[in-house]
Amino acid sequence: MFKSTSKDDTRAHVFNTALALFREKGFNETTMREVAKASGLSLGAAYYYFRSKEDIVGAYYEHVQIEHLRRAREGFADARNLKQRLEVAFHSKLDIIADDRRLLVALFRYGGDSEHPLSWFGPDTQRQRDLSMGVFDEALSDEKLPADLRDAVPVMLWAMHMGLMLYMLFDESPQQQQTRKLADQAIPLSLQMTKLLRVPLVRTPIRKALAALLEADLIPPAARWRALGTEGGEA
Amino acid sequence: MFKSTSKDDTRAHVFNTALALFREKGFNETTMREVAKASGLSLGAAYYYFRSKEDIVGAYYEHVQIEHLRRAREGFADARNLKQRLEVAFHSKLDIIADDRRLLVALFRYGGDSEHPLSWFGPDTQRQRDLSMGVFDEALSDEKLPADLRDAVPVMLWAMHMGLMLYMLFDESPQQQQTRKLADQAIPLSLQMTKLLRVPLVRTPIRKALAALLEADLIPPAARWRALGTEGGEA
DNA sequence: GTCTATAAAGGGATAGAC
DNA sequence: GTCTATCCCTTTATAGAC
Repeated sequence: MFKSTSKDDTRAHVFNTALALFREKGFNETTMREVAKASGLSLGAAYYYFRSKEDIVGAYYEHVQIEHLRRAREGFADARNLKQRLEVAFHSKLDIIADDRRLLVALFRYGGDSEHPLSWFGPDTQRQRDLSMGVFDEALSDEKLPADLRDAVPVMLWAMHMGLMLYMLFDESPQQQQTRKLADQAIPLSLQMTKLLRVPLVRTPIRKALAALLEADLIPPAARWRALGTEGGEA
Repeated sequence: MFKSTSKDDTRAHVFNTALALFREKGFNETTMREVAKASGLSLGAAYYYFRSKEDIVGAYYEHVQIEHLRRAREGFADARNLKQRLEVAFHSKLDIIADDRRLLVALFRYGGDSEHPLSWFGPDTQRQRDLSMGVFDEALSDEKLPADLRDAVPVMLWAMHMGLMLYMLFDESPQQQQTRKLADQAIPLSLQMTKLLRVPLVRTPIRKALAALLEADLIPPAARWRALGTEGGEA
Protein backbone atom coordinates (compact mmCIF):
# COMPACT_ATOMS: atom_id res chain seq x y z
CA MET A 1 0.00 0.00 0.00
CA PHE A 2 2.83 2.39 0.89
CA LYS A 3 5.79 1.17 -1.13
CA SER A 4 6.11 -0.90 -4.29
CA THR A 5 8.66 -3.32 -2.82
CA SER A 6 7.48 -4.29 0.62
CA LYS A 7 9.59 -6.19 3.07
CA ASP A 8 7.97 -9.42 1.97
CA ASP A 9 8.77 -8.75 -1.67
CA THR A 10 12.43 -8.13 -0.97
CA ARG A 11 12.59 -11.18 1.23
CA ALA A 12 11.08 -13.26 -1.57
CA HIS A 13 13.58 -11.73 -3.98
CA VAL A 14 16.52 -12.71 -1.77
CA PHE A 15 15.02 -16.16 -1.34
CA ASN A 16 14.64 -16.74 -5.07
CA THR A 17 18.12 -15.45 -5.78
CA ALA A 18 19.61 -17.69 -3.12
CA LEU A 19 17.70 -20.73 -4.36
CA ALA A 20 18.93 -20.11 -7.91
CA LEU A 21 22.51 -19.95 -6.64
CA PHE A 22 22.08 -23.07 -4.51
CA ARG A 23 20.84 -24.94 -7.56
CA GLU A 24 23.55 -23.57 -9.81
CA LYS A 25 26.62 -24.10 -7.67
CA GLY A 26 25.57 -25.98 -4.56
CA PHE A 27 24.59 -25.01 -1.03
CA ASN A 28 27.98 -25.17 0.65
CA GLU A 29 29.67 -23.47 -2.27
CA THR A 30 27.31 -20.49 -2.23
CA THR A 31 28.31 -17.75 0.19
CA MET A 32 26.03 -15.23 1.80
CA ARG A 33 28.19 -12.55 0.17
CA GLU A 34 27.25 -13.92 -3.22
CA VAL A 35 23.60 -14.14 -2.29
CA ALA A 36 23.69 -10.52 -1.18
CA LYS A 37 25.52 -9.30 -4.27
CA ALA A 38 23.30 -11.23 -6.68
CA SER A 39 20.27 -9.80 -4.89
CA GLY A 40 21.65 -6.28 -5.29
CA LEU A 41 22.03 -5.89 -1.54
CA SER A 42 24.83 -5.53 0.91
CA LEU A 43 25.76 -8.43 3.16
CA GLY A 44 24.21 -6.73 6.15
CA ALA A 45 20.95 -6.12 4.32
CA ALA A 46 20.71 -9.77 3.30
CA TYR A 47 21.13 -10.71 6.94
CA TYR A 48 18.29 -8.38 7.76
CA TYR A 49 15.94 -10.62 5.82
CA PHE A 50 17.42 -13.96 6.83
CA ARG A 51 19.18 -14.41 10.13
CA SER A 52 21.39 -17.10 8.66
CA LYS A 53 22.05 -19.13 5.57
CA GLU A 54 20.20 -22.02 7.15
CA ASP A 55 17.25 -19.75 7.73
CA ILE A 56 16.93 -19.55 3.93
CA VAL A 57 16.74 -23.34 3.92
CA GLY A 58 13.97 -23.13 6.48
CA ALA A 59 12.09 -20.89 4.07
CA TYR A 60 12.77 -23.42 1.33
CA TYR A 61 11.22 -26.23 3.38
CA GLU A 62 8.19 -24.09 4.01
CA HIS A 63 8.01 -23.10 0.35
CA VAL A 64 8.11 -26.72 -0.79
CA GLN A 65 5.28 -27.77 1.48
CA ILE A 66 3.04 -24.79 0.75
CA GLU A 67 3.62 -25.30 -2.95
CA HIS A 68 2.91 -29.02 -2.62
CA LEU A 69 -0.38 -28.30 -0.91
CA ARG A 70 -1.30 -25.73 -3.53
CA ARG A 71 -0.49 -27.90 -6.55
CA ALA A 72 -2.00 -31.00 -5.00
CA ARG A 73 -5.32 -29.27 -4.37
CA GLU A 74 -5.30 -27.93 -7.90
CA GLY A 75 -4.79 -31.48 -9.16
CA PHE A 76 -7.29 -33.03 -6.75
CA ALA A 77 -9.99 -30.80 -8.23
CA ASP A 78 -9.69 -32.60 -11.57
CA ALA A 79 -9.03 -36.08 -10.19
CA ARG A 80 -11.86 -38.56 -10.44
CA ASN A 81 -10.67 -41.31 -8.12
CA LEU A 82 -8.17 -42.26 -5.46
CA LYS A 83 -5.62 -43.49 -7.98
CA GLN A 84 -5.53 -40.14 -9.73
CA ARG A 85 -5.33 -38.27 -6.46
CA LEU A 86 -2.35 -40.34 -5.35
CA GLU A 87 -0.69 -39.68 -8.68
CA VAL A 88 -1.15 -35.98 -8.11
CA ALA A 89 0.15 -36.16 -4.54
CA PHE A 90 3.32 -38.06 -5.45
CA HIS A 91 4.22 -36.48 -8.73
CA SER A 92 3.52 -32.88 -7.77
CA LYS A 93 6.02 -33.27 -4.95
CA LEU A 94 8.60 -34.72 -7.29
CA ASP A 95 7.94 -31.89 -9.74
CA ILE A 96 8.67 -29.30 -7.09
CA ILE A 97 11.99 -30.75 -5.98
CA ALA A 98 13.06 -32.00 -9.42
CA ASP A 99 15.80 -29.36 -9.77
CA ASP A 100 16.97 -29.57 -6.19
CA ARG A 101 18.76 -32.86 -5.92
CA ARG A 102 22.10 -31.25 -5.16
CA LEU A 103 20.54 -29.01 -2.57
CA LEU A 104 18.74 -31.91 -0.93
CA VAL A 105 21.93 -33.96 -0.79
CA ALA A 106 23.59 -31.05 1.00
CA LEU A 107 20.65 -30.80 3.40
CA PHE A 108 20.53 -34.51 4.08
CA ARG A 109 23.33 -34.08 6.58
CA TYR A 110 21.03 -32.37 9.04
CA GLY A 111 18.47 -35.16 8.84
CA GLY A 112 19.81 -37.39 11.58
CA ASP A 113 20.58 -34.68 14.09
CA SER A 114 17.54 -34.20 16.28
CA GLU A 115 19.04 -31.05 17.78
CA HIS A 116 19.37 -29.32 14.46
CA PRO A 117 16.56 -26.94 13.42
CA LEU A 118 16.73 -28.29 9.87
CA SER A 119 16.55 -31.97 10.75
CA TRP A 120 13.91 -33.66 8.62
CA PHE A 121 12.67 -35.60 11.63
CA GLY A 122 13.30 -33.13 14.43
CA PRO A 123 10.82 -31.10 16.45
CA ASP A 124 11.60 -27.88 14.61
CA THR A 125 10.31 -29.20 11.29
CA GLN A 126 7.15 -30.74 12.71
CA ARG A 127 4.97 -28.17 11.01
CA GLN A 128 6.42 -29.07 7.61
CA ARG A 129 5.83 -32.76 8.24
CA ASP A 130 2.29 -32.04 9.34
CA LEU A 131 1.64 -30.06 6.18
CA SER A 132 3.07 -32.88 4.12
CA MET A 133 0.95 -35.53 5.80
CA GLY A 134 -2.00 -33.24 5.31
CA VAL A 135 -1.58 -33.51 1.54
CA PHE A 136 -1.81 -37.29 1.68
CA ASP A 137 -4.71 -37.01 4.06
CA GLU A 138 -6.59 -34.90 1.55
CA ALA A 139 -5.76 -37.36 -1.21
CA LEU A 140 -7.64 -39.97 0.81
CA SER A 141 -10.44 -37.53 1.56
CA ASP A 142 -13.49 -39.62 0.83
CA GLU A 143 -12.06 -43.08 1.41
CA LYS A 144 -14.09 -45.15 3.78
CA LEU A 145 -11.81 -46.73 6.33
CA PRO A 146 -12.00 -47.48 10.06
CA ALA A 147 -10.91 -44.36 11.95
CA ASP A 148 -7.64 -45.70 13.33
CA LEU A 149 -6.51 -46.92 9.93
CA ARG A 150 -7.78 -43.78 8.26
CA ASP A 151 -5.52 -41.73 10.53
CA ALA A 152 -2.50 -43.92 9.93
CA VAL A 153 -2.57 -44.37 6.17
CA PRO A 154 -1.52 -40.76 5.43
CA VAL A 155 1.48 -41.29 7.67
CA MET A 156 2.38 -44.45 5.75
CA LEU A 157 2.01 -42.59 2.46
CA TRP A 158 4.19 -39.81 3.80
CA ALA A 159 6.81 -42.39 4.80
CA MET A 160 6.66 -43.89 1.32
CA HIS A 161 7.14 -40.50 -0.25
CA MET A 162 10.16 -39.90 2.00
CA GLY A 163 11.62 -43.16 0.77
CA LEU A 164 10.88 -42.09 -2.77
CA MET A 165 12.79 -38.87 -2.23
CA LEU A 166 15.73 -40.76 -0.78
CA TYR A 167 15.67 -42.96 -3.86
CA MET A 168 15.68 -39.84 -6.01
CA LEU A 169 18.86 -38.61 -4.37
CA PHE A 170 20.61 -41.67 -5.78
CA ASP A 171 18.81 -41.73 -9.10
CA GLU A 172 21.20 -40.67 -11.85
CA SER A 173 18.83 -41.51 -14.72
CA PRO A 174 17.84 -38.58 -16.96
CA GLN A 175 15.13 -36.46 -15.35
CA GLN A 176 15.09 -39.06 -12.58
CA GLN A 177 12.89 -41.29 -14.70
CA GLN A 178 13.63 -44.25 -12.45
CA THR A 179 12.09 -42.40 -9.52
CA ARG A 180 9.02 -41.56 -11.58
CA LYS A 181 8.65 -45.19 -12.54
CA LEU A 182 8.99 -46.30 -8.96
CA ALA A 183 6.34 -43.79 -7.94
CA ASP A 184 4.04 -45.12 -10.64
CA GLN A 185 4.45 -48.59 -9.20
CA ALA A 186 4.01 -47.43 -5.64
CA ILE A 187 0.60 -45.97 -6.45
CA PRO A 188 -1.33 -49.10 -7.48
CA LEU A 189 0.45 -50.86 -4.64
CA SER A 190 -0.89 -48.32 -2.18
CA LEU A 191 -4.36 -48.79 -3.60
CA GLN A 192 -4.07 -52.53 -3.23
CA MET A 193 -2.90 -52.12 0.34
CA THR A 194 -5.79 -49.91 1.35
CA LYS A 195 -8.08 -52.56 -0.09
CA LEU A 196 -6.30 -55.30 1.82
CA LEU A 197 -6.66 -53.28 5.00
CA ARG A 198 -10.38 -54.06 4.89
CA VAL A 199 -9.77 -57.79 5.00
CA PRO A 200 -10.03 -58.95 8.64
CA LEU A 201 -7.14 -61.40 8.30
CA VAL A 202 -4.84 -58.52 7.38
CA ARG A 203 -6.49 -55.87 9.48
CA THR A 204 -5.80 -57.54 12.80
CA PRO A 205 -2.00 -57.68 12.60
CA ILE A 206 -1.91 -54.22 11.04
CA ARG A 207 -3.87 -52.89 14.00
CA LYS A 208 -1.26 -54.38 16.30
CA ALA A 209 1.51 -52.78 14.29
CA LEU A 210 -0.22 -49.42 14.45
CA ALA A 211 -0.57 -49.69 18.21
CA ALA A 212 3.20 -50.22 18.39
CA LEU A 213 3.91 -47.28 16.12
CA LEU A 214 1.57 -45.06 18.11
CA GLU A 215 3.27 -45.99 21.34
CA ALA A 216 6.65 -45.23 19.80
CA ASP A 217 5.41 -41.76 18.81
CA LEU A 218 5.88 -42.60 15.18
CA ILE A 219 2.31 -41.73 14.28
CA PRO A 220 1.39 -38.17 15.13
CA PRO A 221 -2.19 -37.33 16.15
CA ALA A 222 -4.22 -36.89 12.99
CA ALA A 223 -6.03 -33.92 14.49
CA ARG A 224 -2.84 -31.91 14.38
CA TRP A 225 -2.13 -32.13 10.70
CA ARG A 226 -5.73 -32.29 9.60
CA ALA A 227 -6.29 -28.86 11.11
CA LEU A 228 -3.49 -27.35 9.00
CA GLY A 229 -3.57 -26.22 5.39
CA THR A 230 -6.58 -23.96 5.81
CA GLU A 231 -4.43 -20.89 6.35
CA GLY A 232 -2.86 -20.01 3.02
CA GLY A 233 0.22 -17.81 2.90
CA GLU A 234 3.50 -18.20 1.04
CA ALA A 235 7.14 -18.25 2.10
CA MET B 1 56.43 -64.32 14.39
CA PHE B 2 59.13 -61.65 14.07
CA LYS B 3 57.83 -58.83 16.18
CA SER B 4 55.36 -58.68 19.03
CA THR B 5 53.29 -55.83 17.53
CA SER B 6 52.58 -56.53 13.90
CA LYS B 7 51.18 -53.98 11.50
CA ASP B 8 47.70 -55.34 12.08
CA ASP B 9 48.04 -55.03 15.83
CA THR B 10 49.11 -51.42 15.60
CA ARG B 11 46.33 -50.68 13.15
CA ALA B 12 43.81 -52.22 15.54
CA HIS B 13 45.33 -50.19 18.36
CA VAL B 14 44.93 -46.94 16.42
CA PHE B 15 41.40 -47.96 15.51
CA ASN B 16 40.38 -48.66 19.10
CA THR B 17 41.95 -45.46 20.33
CA ALA B 18 40.19 -43.44 17.66
CA LEU B 19 36.84 -45.07 18.38
CA ALA B 20 37.20 -44.29 22.08
CA LEU B 21 37.88 -40.66 21.25
CA PHE B 22 34.97 -40.46 18.80
CA ARG B 23 32.65 -41.76 21.50
CA GLU B 24 34.09 -39.50 24.15
CA LYS B 25 34.14 -36.18 22.35
CA GLY B 26 32.50 -36.66 18.96
CA PHE B 27 33.73 -37.41 15.48
CA ASN B 28 34.09 -33.87 14.18
CA GLU B 29 35.67 -32.71 17.41
CA THR B 30 38.36 -35.38 17.34
CA THR B 31 41.41 -34.44 15.27
CA MET B 32 43.85 -36.84 13.71
CA ARG B 33 46.52 -35.21 15.86
CA GLU B 34 44.68 -36.36 18.98
CA VAL B 35 44.19 -39.84 17.60
CA ALA B 36 47.89 -40.05 16.88
CA LYS B 37 48.91 -38.70 20.27
CA ALA B 38 46.54 -40.95 22.21
CA SER B 39 47.86 -43.92 20.24
CA GLY B 40 51.44 -43.00 21.11
CA LEU B 41 52.27 -42.30 17.50
CA SER B 42 53.20 -39.31 15.42
CA LEU B 43 50.67 -37.80 13.07
CA GLY B 44 52.55 -39.17 10.11
CA ALA B 45 52.59 -42.65 11.56
CA ALA B 46 48.84 -42.57 12.18
CA TYR B 47 48.36 -41.62 8.57
CA TYR B 48 50.41 -44.65 7.62
CA TYR B 49 47.77 -46.94 9.10
CA PHE B 50 44.74 -44.96 7.94
CA ARG B 51 44.87 -42.76 4.88
CA SER B 52 42.30 -40.40 6.37
CA LYS B 53 40.00 -39.89 9.30
CA GLU B 54 37.17 -41.17 7.18
CA ASP B 55 39.15 -44.29 6.48
CA ILE B 56 38.86 -45.08 10.19
CA VAL B 57 35.10 -44.80 9.83
CA GLY B 58 35.28 -47.30 6.98
CA ALA B 59 37.01 -49.70 9.35
CA TYR B 60 34.27 -48.99 11.90
CA TYR B 61 31.55 -49.95 9.41
CA GLU B 62 33.39 -53.15 8.65
CA HIS B 63 33.92 -53.85 12.34
CA VAL B 64 30.23 -53.40 13.12
CA GLN B 65 29.13 -55.82 10.42
CA ILE B 66 31.72 -58.48 11.20
CA GLU B 67 30.85 -58.24 14.86
CA HIS B 68 27.13 -58.42 14.07
CA LEU B 69 27.66 -61.57 12.07
CA ARG B 70 29.77 -63.10 14.83
CA ARG B 71 27.37 -62.32 17.68
CA ALA B 72 24.33 -63.25 15.65
CA ARG B 73 25.71 -66.68 14.81
CA GLU B 74 26.62 -67.21 18.44
CA GLY B 75 23.04 -66.39 19.37
CA PHE B 76 21.50 -68.41 16.55
CA ALA B 77 23.18 -71.51 17.93
CA ASP B 78 21.06 -71.33 21.08
CA ALA B 79 17.87 -70.08 19.43
CA ARG B 80 15.07 -72.57 19.08
CA ASN B 81 12.76 -70.81 16.63
CA LEU B 82 12.44 -67.93 14.21
CA LYS B 83 11.23 -65.53 16.86
CA GLN B 84 14.34 -66.05 18.95
CA ARG B 85 16.59 -65.77 15.94
CA LEU B 86 15.01 -62.45 14.99
CA GLU B 87 15.49 -61.23 18.54
CA VAL B 88 19.14 -62.12 18.31
CA ALA B 89 19.52 -60.43 14.92
CA PHE B 90 17.92 -57.16 15.99
CA HIS B 91 19.21 -56.81 19.51
CA SER B 92 22.78 -57.85 18.84
CA LYS B 93 23.03 -55.06 16.31
CA LEU B 94 21.61 -52.57 18.78
CA ASP B 95 24.06 -53.84 21.42
CA ILE B 96 26.99 -53.18 19.13
CA ILE B 97 26.07 -49.59 18.28
CA ALA B 98 24.57 -48.74 21.67
CA ASP B 99 27.44 -46.41 22.62
CA ASP B 100 27.79 -44.85 19.20
CA ARG B 101 24.75 -42.63 18.80
CA ARG B 102 26.82 -39.47 18.61
CA LEU B 103 29.15 -41.03 16.11
CA LEU B 104 26.29 -42.26 13.98
CA VAL B 105 24.63 -38.84 14.01
CA ALA B 106 27.90 -37.38 12.74
CA LEU B 107 28.12 -40.06 10.06
CA PHE B 108 24.52 -39.64 8.98
CA ARG B 109 25.59 -36.68 6.89
CA TYR B 110 27.31 -38.92 4.37
CA GLY B 111 24.23 -41.08 3.96
CA GLY B 112 22.51 -39.17 1.20
CA ASP B 113 25.56 -38.50 -0.91
CA SER B 114 25.93 -41.32 -3.39
CA GLU B 115 29.39 -40.07 -4.36
CA HIS B 116 30.76 -40.34 -0.86
CA PRO B 117 32.63 -43.53 0.08
CA LEU B 118 30.91 -43.57 3.47
CA SER B 119 27.36 -43.18 2.20
CA TRP B 120 25.15 -45.81 3.80
CA PHE B 121 23.46 -46.47 0.49
CA GLY B 122 26.27 -45.85 -1.94
CA PRO B 123 28.22 -48.36 -4.04
CA ASP B 124 31.28 -48.19 -1.78
CA THR B 125 29.45 -49.66 1.20
CA GLN B 126 27.72 -52.42 -0.74
CA ARG B 127 29.80 -55.08 0.95
CA GLN B 128 28.67 -53.91 4.38
CA ARG B 129 25.04 -53.94 3.32
CA ASP B 130 25.47 -57.42 1.89
CA LEU B 131 26.97 -58.64 5.14
CA SER B 132 24.11 -57.08 7.05
CA MET B 133 21.45 -58.65 4.86
CA GLY B 134 23.32 -61.91 5.25
CA VAL B 135 22.66 -61.86 8.99
CA PHE B 136 18.93 -61.58 8.43
CA ASP B 137 19.15 -64.23 5.76
CA GLU B 138 20.72 -66.62 8.24
CA ALA B 139 18.06 -65.79 10.80
CA LEU B 140 15.49 -67.08 8.32
CA SER B 141 17.67 -70.09 7.49
CA ASP B 142 15.17 -72.90 7.61
CA GLU B 143 11.99 -70.98 6.88
CA LYS B 144 9.99 -72.46 4.06
CA LEU B 145 8.98 -69.74 1.66
CA PRO B 146 8.66 -69.43 -2.12
CA ALA B 147 12.08 -68.58 -3.51
CA ASP B 148 11.31 -65.02 -4.64
CA LEU B 149 9.85 -64.10 -1.28
CA ARG B 150 12.59 -65.94 0.55
CA ASP B 151 15.14 -63.74 -1.21
CA ALA B 152 13.27 -60.54 -0.49
CA VAL B 153 12.39 -60.95 3.17
CA PRO B 154 15.98 -60.46 4.40
CA VAL B 155 16.07 -57.18 2.50
CA MET B 156 12.83 -56.11 4.17
CA LEU B 157 14.22 -57.03 7.57
CA TRP B 158 17.38 -55.11 6.78
CA ALA B 159 15.26 -52.08 5.84
CA MET B 160 13.35 -52.41 9.11
CA HIS B 161 16.57 -52.53 11.05
CA MET B 162 17.78 -49.38 9.26
CA GLY B 163 14.58 -47.66 10.30
CA LEU B 164 15.13 -48.89 13.82
CA MET B 165 18.60 -47.37 13.85
CA LEU B 166 17.24 -44.08 12.57
CA TYR B 167 14.70 -44.18 15.38
CA MET B 168 17.52 -44.79 17.84
CA LEU B 169 19.29 -41.63 16.71
CA PHE B 170 16.31 -39.67 17.98
CA ASP B 171 15.65 -41.79 21.05
CA GLU B 172 16.64 -39.84 24.14
CA SER B 173 15.23 -42.38 26.61
CA PRO B 174 17.72 -43.97 29.03
CA GLN B 175 19.70 -46.73 27.33
CA GLN B 176 17.46 -46.15 24.33
CA GLN B 177 14.76 -48.27 25.92
CA GLN B 178 12.19 -46.93 23.48
CA THR B 179 14.17 -48.37 20.60
CA ARG B 180 14.38 -51.73 22.36
CA LYS B 181 10.66 -51.73 22.89
CA LEU B 182 10.04 -50.87 19.28
CA ALA B 183 12.32 -53.70 18.23
CA ASP B 184 10.41 -56.07 20.47
CA GLN B 185 7.22 -55.08 18.75
CA ALA B 186 8.73 -55.28 15.30
CA ILE B 187 9.68 -58.93 15.82
CA PRO B 188 6.25 -60.52 16.29
CA LEU B 189 5.06 -58.24 13.51
CA SER B 190 7.71 -59.63 11.20
CA LEU B 191 6.66 -63.15 12.13
CA GLN B 192 3.06 -62.34 11.41
CA MET B 193 4.01 -60.85 8.08
CA THR B 194 5.98 -63.89 6.96
CA LYS B 195 2.93 -65.95 7.83
CA LEU B 196 0.66 -63.64 5.89
CA LEU B 197 2.98 -63.92 2.91
CA ARG B 198 1.76 -67.47 2.48
CA VAL B 199 -1.84 -66.36 2.05
CA PRO B 200 -2.57 -66.09 -1.69
CA LEU B 201 -4.70 -62.97 -1.28
CA VAL B 202 -1.68 -61.19 0.20
CA ARG B 203 0.99 -62.93 -1.78
CA THR B 204 -0.20 -61.72 -5.15
CA PRO B 205 0.08 -57.96 -4.51
CA ILE B 206 3.33 -58.48 -2.61
CA ARG B 207 4.76 -60.28 -5.60
CA LYS B 208 3.90 -57.28 -7.72
CA ALA B 209 5.55 -54.97 -5.24
CA LEU B 210 8.67 -57.11 -5.26
CA ALA B 211 8.81 -57.00 -9.04
CA ALA B 212 8.74 -53.21 -8.82
CA LEU B 213 11.47 -53.13 -6.20
CA LEU B 214 13.61 -55.52 -8.22
CA GLU B 215 13.25 -53.38 -11.30
CA ALA B 216 14.22 -50.30 -9.31
CA ASP B 217 17.38 -52.08 -8.12
CA LEU B 218 16.18 -51.89 -4.55
CA ILE B 219 16.52 -55.61 -4.02
CA PRO B 220 20.03 -56.91 -4.59
CA PRO B 221 20.54 -60.44 -5.93
CA ALA B 222 20.38 -62.84 -2.99
CA ALA B 223 23.27 -64.83 -4.38
CA ARG B 224 25.61 -61.97 -3.68
CA TRP B 225 25.03 -61.62 0.03
CA ARG B 226 24.35 -65.27 0.65
CA ALA B 227 27.84 -66.09 -0.54
CA LEU B 228 29.41 -63.77 2.03
CA GLY B 229 30.07 -64.34 5.69
CA THR B 230 32.02 -67.53 5.18
CA GLU B 231 35.35 -65.75 5.19
CA GLY B 232 35.98 -64.68 8.76
CA GLY B 233 38.47 -61.91 9.49
CA GLU B 234 38.24 -58.85 11.70
CA ALA B 235 38.71 -55.12 11.14
C1' DG C 1 62.36 -35.31 7.16
C1' DT C 2 58.89 -34.18 10.78
C1' DC C 3 56.60 -31.36 13.69
C1' DT C 4 54.72 -26.91 15.55
C1' DA C 5 53.57 -22.34 15.40
C1' DT C 6 51.68 -18.83 12.99
C1' DA C 7 50.00 -16.20 9.19
C1' DA C 8 46.79 -15.57 5.44
C1' DA C 9 42.29 -16.26 3.41
C1' DG C 10 37.57 -17.21 3.27
C1' DG C 11 33.14 -16.87 4.98
C1' DG C 12 29.25 -16.74 8.53
C1' DA C 13 27.45 -13.45 11.47
C1' DT C 14 26.99 -8.78 14.08
C1' DA C 15 27.28 -3.66 15.34
C1' DG C 16 26.43 0.75 14.68
C1' DA C 17 26.07 4.76 11.45
C1' DC C 18 22.92 6.82 8.26
C1' DG D 1 16.18 -0.80 5.49
C1' DT D 2 20.59 -0.40 3.98
C1' DC D 3 25.23 0.40 4.37
C1' DT D 4 30.32 -0.21 6.00
C1' DA D 5 33.35 -2.08 9.06
C1' DT D 6 34.54 -5.60 11.92
C1' DC D 7 34.52 -9.90 14.64
C1' DC D 8 35.52 -14.57 15.03
C1' DC D 9 36.16 -19.06 13.66
C1' DT D 10 37.88 -22.58 10.46
C1' DT D 11 40.77 -24.09 6.96
C1' DT D 12 44.90 -23.96 4.41
C1' DA D 13 49.55 -22.70 3.57
C1' DT D 14 54.08 -21.87 5.06
C1' DA D 15 58.24 -20.99 7.62
C1' DG D 16 61.25 -21.99 10.77
C1' DA D 17 62.53 -25.16 14.77
C1' DC D 18 63.81 -29.81 15.99
